[in-house]
Amino acid sequence: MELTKNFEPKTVENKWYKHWLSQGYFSSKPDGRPAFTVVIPPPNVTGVLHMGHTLNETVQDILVRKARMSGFNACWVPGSDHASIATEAKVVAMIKEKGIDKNDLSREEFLKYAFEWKDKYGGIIYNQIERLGCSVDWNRTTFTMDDHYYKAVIKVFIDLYNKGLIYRGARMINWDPAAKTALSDEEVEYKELTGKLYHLRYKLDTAKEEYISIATQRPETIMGDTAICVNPNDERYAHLKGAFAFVPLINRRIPIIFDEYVDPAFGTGALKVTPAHDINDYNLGLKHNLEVVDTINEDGTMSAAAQIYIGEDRFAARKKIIKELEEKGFLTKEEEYATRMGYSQRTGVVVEPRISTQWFVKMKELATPALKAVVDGDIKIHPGEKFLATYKYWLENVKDWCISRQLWWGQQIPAWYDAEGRMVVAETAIQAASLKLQGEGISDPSASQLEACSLKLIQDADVLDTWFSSWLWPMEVFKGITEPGNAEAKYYYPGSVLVTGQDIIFFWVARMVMAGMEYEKQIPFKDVYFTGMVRDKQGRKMSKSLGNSPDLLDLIDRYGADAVRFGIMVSSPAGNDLMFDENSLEQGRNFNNKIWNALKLVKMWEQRKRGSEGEQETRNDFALIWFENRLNKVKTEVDGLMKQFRLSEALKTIYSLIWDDFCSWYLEWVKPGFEQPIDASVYNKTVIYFEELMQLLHPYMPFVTEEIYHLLKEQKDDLCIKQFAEVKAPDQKILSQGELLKQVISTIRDARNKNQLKPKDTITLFIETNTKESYSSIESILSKQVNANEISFTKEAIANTIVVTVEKDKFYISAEKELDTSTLKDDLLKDLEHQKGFLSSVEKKLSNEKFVANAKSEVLALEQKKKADTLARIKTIEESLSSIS
RNA sequence: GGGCUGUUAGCUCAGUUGGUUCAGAGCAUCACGUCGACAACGUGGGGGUCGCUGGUUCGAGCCCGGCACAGCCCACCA
Repeated sequence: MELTKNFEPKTVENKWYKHWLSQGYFSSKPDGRPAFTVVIPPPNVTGVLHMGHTLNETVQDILVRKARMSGFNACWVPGSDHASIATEAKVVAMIKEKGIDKNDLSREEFLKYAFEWKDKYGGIIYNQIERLGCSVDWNRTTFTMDDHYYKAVIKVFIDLYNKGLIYRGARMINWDPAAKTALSDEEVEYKELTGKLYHLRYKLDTAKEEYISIATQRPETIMGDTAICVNPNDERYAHLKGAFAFVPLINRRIPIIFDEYVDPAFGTGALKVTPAHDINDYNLGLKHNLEVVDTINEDGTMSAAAQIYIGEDRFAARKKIIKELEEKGFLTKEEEYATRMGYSQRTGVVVEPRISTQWFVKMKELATPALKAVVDGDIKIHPGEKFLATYKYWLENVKDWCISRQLWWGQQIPAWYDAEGRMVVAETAIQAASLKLQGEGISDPSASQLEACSLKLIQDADVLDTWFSSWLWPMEVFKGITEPGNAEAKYYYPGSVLVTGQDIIFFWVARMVMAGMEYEKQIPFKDVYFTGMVRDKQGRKMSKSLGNSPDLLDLIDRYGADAVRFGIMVSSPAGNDLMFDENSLEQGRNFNNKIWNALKLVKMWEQRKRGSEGEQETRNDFALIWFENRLNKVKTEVDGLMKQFRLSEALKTIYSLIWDDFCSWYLEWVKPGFEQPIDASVYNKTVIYFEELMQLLHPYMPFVTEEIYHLLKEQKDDLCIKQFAEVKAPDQKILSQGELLKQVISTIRDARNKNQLKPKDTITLFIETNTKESYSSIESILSKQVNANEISFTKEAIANTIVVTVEKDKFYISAEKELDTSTLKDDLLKDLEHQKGFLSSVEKKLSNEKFVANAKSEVLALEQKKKADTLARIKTIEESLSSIS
């Protein structure tokens, strides 16, 4: 069969993915093997995978494939998240384009659109996961709004409510005026910026024309002022006890109050108190029993209570109010001010602190076991300690979690209200009615009574925060909540490793631990691997708005999935941000081709096999033995690195093994001459090594490796599930001999290069050595690699040759060409100087009494050996120099 | 304001308990090369005072203190 010039990923990828699926390699059922469970961080159902996902999924696939090939029953559960706010926003925008206003739709009608939308676009991410080669168990695909999942969320809500861990109440929360819903604290992102501080003077209600000045960033909220607060120790305002002032523009009369909270040194030392629109003011208001005047509507416009600029947007109103205040002489000063503002994570608008009745989870009690699990080391966070402190701090200072959202897309809160506003929490209206009747003393109501009662109940309109469903993910994907203790949940839970972005450590990771500890009394996963943020070349975060996030499918089309996986992994040290550069994808593509070309070379030999399996020729023995040992050494290294989640380094190690050791050295060493035959034993070993290399690389680059595995020879199995064999310990002596051989070859090549010897020019090589026997096994390789037509051994210098030294041995290169020995001499002199410097540093150490007294014996012995070796080497170099001149 | 992390070659990063001259890898760069796998390549080379500064030690890229710069997280000072 004719092999193409370069590796062509497209057809290969599709072919193998289909094959793996048809063989059921990715689908997992509990059995006698240990489970290796990974649950995918479910991406937004209507989103697309960005580079951050690509990194995440690749890492997971590498771990899962490696486990699958190492005796584990690997189970990787895919799925998606309904992402309530994000998705609802998209659906609202979509129907708006059709000319439909969400407000004109019933809840049911809206949800119909939402599900249609989900069915239409929900497949995109699954397709991307597939194209990337992810070995997920598609039979287990879970969506956070699946029926069982929905039930699980409701069940947990009711349970926590009954345990007193969920409550409903009016609190100051973060309000998103664009989405018109409450947000949790975690959904607010703060940005530093330069704002303006306005100094306003309020007229005092005293006999004289007197004013008190305050400073504010938000003049549009003055209509909600219900007090002015000063520090009781501030002498400037001591005379104002019991005094009142008038709010500018609307002339509301408000009291001057006194509280230590106010910093006399800041601004004017007087603070306007607006309990409805600032968390601090709210707390002050509670303490001093102040009136709350809410001047902003849920959509961010001024309310009727504001009295002026009613219906205008808060920011437009601000401008106008500033102008009016200025015209009327209330604005006394304007200054620049460094501040930070909260933005909604989803809609990007400035968040409005707002008092509102919402549902909350009490976090303190849930946080304690979750904290312990990590502090005790039951859950290990990678990399290292970097995120441990963050995790700890958050849990130690955790605040209650606002879980209600004023949306329709999500799990509707199972609370039911009667006409009087009395509330019952239950899964269905009937159950709610039953509870309500029980409360009224009717313990055994008739069906019709229940029915009648239930019809009068109205369910809470709000849905739950998306993360209130996501935190059950590791359990409910195996129905661990809806069918507690079922066989699958027992087998697969807790998961092995969670791979996710560090940005959702609070949103998701910490809460999953809480839920796991609460409902399984067990951690949800043993290891957490945090990937870094993917940035562009300039170090900017990849985002849609910047348009700097490449399209994954486009990248796969252009470079191939393996190359994309390679590119993102090779530049991705654990936990560090990675600068995404297509350059590294190119490197991946080149790597594919390199392997492909090695395959072509080996296939060329297939027809030229000579002899039978048992027959051996001494010529290439060393290459075979050396590579086998080299392979064993790297396998051990890679295993160690992967256990520590140092995946990038493991990949680099494999890369170098294949490119350098296998292609550049080994294949050259065993390569037969032009149109010469190759020993069958050498050929067969080479194929085996190649297979093992492909196996080692397979978790990282599944497609190209599987393809080559099958092209190498007829196979009975697939690489995808081929189990790793036990690794043998490498022979250190063989390895060092290999290193020596490489060094000799490089040194001689360098000398050839410097003397302008063309590759075609043959040389005669004379070796002066005390260990002639060590060359017997590598002589033929050496002569081939340096293009020597003859190698002989000598006991003295050979005149008119190029001389180089490696360790204690000297090599005389004789060529037909006229030689220029000056550069060679320079090199030797440089080396000599270098060796002498080294010698003096070693001698200095050895003559230092304290070193001799304190250093460990092996260190001392090493230094002595160094000294002896260096002396010998200096002698060799000096002799070489004298033979030149 | 509190906390965390980083600073090593032009770029992106390794550097395991301090001990070979330990200063590394990949990419980029330069020279030479189209020889029957591979120019998406081969062979070879050049390139860094390990942010600065004190200290501990026989010995520091690595340990400790201080400083500078960068990034991230957290925090109710208008």
